[in-house]
Amino acid sequence: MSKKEYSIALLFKALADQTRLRLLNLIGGDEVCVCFLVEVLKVNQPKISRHLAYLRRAGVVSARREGKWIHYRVVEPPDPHAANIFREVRTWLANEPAMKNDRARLAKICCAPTLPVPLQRAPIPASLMA
Amino acid sequence: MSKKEYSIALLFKALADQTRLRLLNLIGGDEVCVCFLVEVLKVNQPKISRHLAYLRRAGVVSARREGKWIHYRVVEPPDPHAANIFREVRTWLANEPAMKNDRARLAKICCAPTLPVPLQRAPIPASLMA
DNA sequence: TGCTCGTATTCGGCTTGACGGATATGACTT
DNA sequence: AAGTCATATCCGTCAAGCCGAATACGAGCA
Repeated sequence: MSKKEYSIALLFKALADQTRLRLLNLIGGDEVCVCFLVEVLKVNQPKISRHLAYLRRAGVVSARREGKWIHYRVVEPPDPHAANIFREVRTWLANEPAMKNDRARLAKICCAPTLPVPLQRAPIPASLMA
Repeated sequence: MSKKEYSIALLFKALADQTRLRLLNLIGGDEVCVCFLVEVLKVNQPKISRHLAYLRRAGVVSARREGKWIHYRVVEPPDPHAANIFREVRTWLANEPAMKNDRARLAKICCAPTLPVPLQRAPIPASLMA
């Protein structure tokens, strides 16, 4: 009934939102707990969760539960062309000043001597465990 | 008033539609008259025109008037990362069977001994002028 | 069992986008 | 000047997307 849509267009729909790009940039090559994403982006939690769900449905992130916390990581698309594009997008993001700033804030929050109150017992992303 | 949006997201919005991807694929490295796009994609003319306008506003195509006809061509984004992504998208499209089929239909229509009635005096894309 | 905490989903409103059909524009023709 | 042709834009409608607020879920803890 419904017209089949190219997977190409589906990928780009997933990438066509500022918040989702920020999330992909923050997660990066690591596995990051939702609570940090909420804290760093300073937007309300349902919004983060909805965009993560969108990315999940598009197949570009996956989630892993660990107790009460849920960790997300980026999944490279299986199609080689999609993977190329995806990598290029991520290096683009890596060089954007606003995105660098987001990552710096994540590092700062995780490595601070005292975590913000809501994150007191949250699991730190592996790559930031200096 | 409105929040500034990343140019990255804007590019992806332009690419996040099946009809627009088909148009980019058909135009390719050439300069193609709107009338052929309408004929090949077999969708009504206002729809084509609307999507071309969308692509124009996103800065990924440009238009040139020649008498009654208007020719479109693809414009590479100035940002190097955007340009890389854009090229990768186009080679991806170039390999998709459905997209190959579209291009084959364009070639067939242009090179046929007698053009379809609505295209009797239309200007053939340069690269197909065998 | 009930409570709390982290996360996901639902709800209702608003905005954007895609569509077909009708109409406008602008250039050539007669 | 009137007509025609190629293309663009407008109109009303409908679906999809984003949002904040409220609520549901699910795991650990009292």
